[in-house]
Amino acid sequence: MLHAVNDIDTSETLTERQKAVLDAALRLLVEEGDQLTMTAVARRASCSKETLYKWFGDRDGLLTATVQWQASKVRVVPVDRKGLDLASLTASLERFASDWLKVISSDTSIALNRVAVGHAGSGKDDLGAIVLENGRFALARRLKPVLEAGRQAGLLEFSDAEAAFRTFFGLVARDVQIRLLLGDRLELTDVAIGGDAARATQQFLALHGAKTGPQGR
Amino acid sequence: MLHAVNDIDTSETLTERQKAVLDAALRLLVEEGDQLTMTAVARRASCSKETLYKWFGDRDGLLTATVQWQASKVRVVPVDRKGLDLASLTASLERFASDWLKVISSDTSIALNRVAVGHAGSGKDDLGAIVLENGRFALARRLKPVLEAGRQAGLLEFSDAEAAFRTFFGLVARDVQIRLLLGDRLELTDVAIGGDAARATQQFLALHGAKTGPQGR
DNA sequence: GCAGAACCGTAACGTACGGTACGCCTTCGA
DNA sequence: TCGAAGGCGTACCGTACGTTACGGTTCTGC
Repeated sequence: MLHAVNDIDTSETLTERQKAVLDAALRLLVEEGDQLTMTAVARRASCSKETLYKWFGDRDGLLTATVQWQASKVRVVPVDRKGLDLASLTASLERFASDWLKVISSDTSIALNRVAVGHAGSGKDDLGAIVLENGRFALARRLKPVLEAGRQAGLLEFSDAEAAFRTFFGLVARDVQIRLLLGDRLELTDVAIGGDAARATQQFLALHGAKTGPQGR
Repeated sequence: MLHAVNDIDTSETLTERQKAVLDAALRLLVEEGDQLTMTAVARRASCSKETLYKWFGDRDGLLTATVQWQASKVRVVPVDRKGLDLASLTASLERFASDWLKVISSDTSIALNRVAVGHAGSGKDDLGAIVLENGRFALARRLKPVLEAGRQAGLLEFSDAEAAFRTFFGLVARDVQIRLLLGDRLELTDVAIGGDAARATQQFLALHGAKTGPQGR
């Protein structure tokens, strides 16, 4: 029903002014959560409510556009595919883990996920699908080629890339996202994130790393 | 700030009628998400709004009582601590994993987590803390003794029980909860849950199982 | 310069819903 | 039998907010 076309096309067809308005809405969303009002957005963005309605249709349209606008901003650089030895593969995985932890612990991500979760309950729009598509699924799309390359280089062993990804995902995220979404304080400093990324990577390699070296199996 | 006293004391001081009202509210919460109205609850429970306000104070009080009421219902049986060999430890872990997957994929849990996540945004009550306390933290309290017993029996190796628990948690839950909360369909049949529980348990044992057998380290 | 569009600021409208008040019925103890 | 309490149903109030309307101002093409 949902899940259709909301992947990778926004940020075009948006004027600078509209982007500025969406940025204001985004900041407001982070500050106030889902109970932001159209009046507040208009005031913050210094525009009229009439303009908001003309551009975005209604409140849900504004919310959707805001989520898509944020999603379009995090388009990341593709990883360099020169990762052929264990060291660079490890570094890539740690980088992914660290980036992902930074994302899910950011105020913006938490606010966006909160409103998307809330809207998924009374499913009239596809905010949840958008967030999922630009979060978890985008991460899978970017990580899987790395895993496949690692397998072809003889560094990783797995039969199903999707399953391997989900294992990595679980080892990285653990209970962090749900705790943050539920309001648990959980100070994630950069060094803590780095440590977690390294731990998760080592655990993943312990599970799916190829058994090399003299000891055979 | 939160996290104080909302653990393990409800379902006393509630009359049967009040429990019936909370059950009605719970059903409504599952059906309609967070936008349930006091009028709807009153109608569903065949009671007057005045009674709702007398009993629960205000809407947030009703929501809190509903969440606590549901939490009080899932008080589980403690696991038998006879788990001294690898087979019974494995069975216990699989049981935990399977139970947890069943919980987080249930309609009730999804609805409750959704409303708690929504309220954590505009944090005026501690719904998130209650859900967390009766979900993820309750699981940790029940699982850690099993892990410790496994370590003392020489079956597991880890230095930090909390860290070991979080690893297990990540291996079990992976991306399931966030996907469900965001509205992703994700059919979890009983056999799929059983398979996931077994896989997560094997992965956990691969990471933290004691290296026994002839091959030394 | 000027007509028209786009847009800002704000006032106004309609409605949904949280919260309160009140009339009536049932129960129960004296 | 009666009066008080508890509770149901419903009407009512106040307010917040989504949505629309409108007058005034700036921008743009000719």
